Amino acid sequence: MVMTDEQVEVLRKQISIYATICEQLLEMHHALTTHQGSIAGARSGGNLYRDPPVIHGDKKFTARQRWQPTQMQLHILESIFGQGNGALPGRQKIQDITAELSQHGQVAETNVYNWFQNRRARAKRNLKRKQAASPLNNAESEEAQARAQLL
Amino acid sequence: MVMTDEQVEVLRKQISIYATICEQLLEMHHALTTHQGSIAGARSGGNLYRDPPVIHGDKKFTARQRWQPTQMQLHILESIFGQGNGALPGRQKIQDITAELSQHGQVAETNVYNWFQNRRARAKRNLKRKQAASPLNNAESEEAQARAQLL
DNA sequence: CCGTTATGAATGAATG
DNA sequence: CATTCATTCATAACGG
Repeated sequence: MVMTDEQVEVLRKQISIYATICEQLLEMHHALTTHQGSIAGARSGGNLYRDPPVIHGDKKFTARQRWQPTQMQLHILESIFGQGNGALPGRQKIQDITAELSQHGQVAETNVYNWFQNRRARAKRNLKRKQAASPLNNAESEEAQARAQLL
Repeated sequence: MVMTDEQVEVLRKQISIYATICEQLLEMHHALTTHQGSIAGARSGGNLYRDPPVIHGDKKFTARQRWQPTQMQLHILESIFGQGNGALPGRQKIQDITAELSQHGQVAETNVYNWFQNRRARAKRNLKRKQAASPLNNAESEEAQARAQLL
């Protein structure tokens, strides 16, 4: 059997659409079954937390805000990160840092937590990036692949 | 470009998985008409572009290595989690659940086990998700606060 | 405007 | 269980 790239692409798109349709059906279903708090119509058909799939008739709900560290906060964060030499702050430490950052703008512990997580991960990845594109292919996966899932 | 039989097989699987999901949706509908099954409020934190078709132009057709629960599976898991009131299922229970989930896509016991572990841990830690006790900055837009119950 | 980049957030899996 | 890591998604910022 032979397929051209275009054909494969079409298939791929069809599958994507299929996925979208299924999800929307699911959400519609939820909306119908969770009939109870129907007053909350403000939610207007489902979950707002992510992009309305393909059929976005209204972009009003796409607006999602997210924490934006101020310069000052960032400075403090970087400073702490540097001092700790990229160390992982514990629960208590997180609270302290959050408290300090609060003096320079709104911030939640979650934000701080996430920030350190990402900061760390990216510092590491950047380092790897400098190691050039190692030819490791997918051979590095050892037995972790043993239970690899197809989907 | 030529697709190997293996590649075609993967594609076929994907399609069949979505077909299954649709079937399940139908079943759910049917079940709901006789069962006043209370499906726990889904959280749908999942990502939209679920497993963007496993297609990879090359021979490097390695599917993703990380399990990605389908909407249906997630739905079931959340439901069970809710019913058990957050309790961790035992070995036997895990197997049962895995079996059920298998009808909606590939899944291993390990996945289920991990899922419950994580779900529980994160429900507990729950770094202020419930309520925007501390609404993030911006005093201007109120409706933008719609992101309240994202989990 | 539109594509790219940087990064907050979510989450499966691994480790102690 | 508690923590940590790794990967991925979504999007604010930015350059053209």
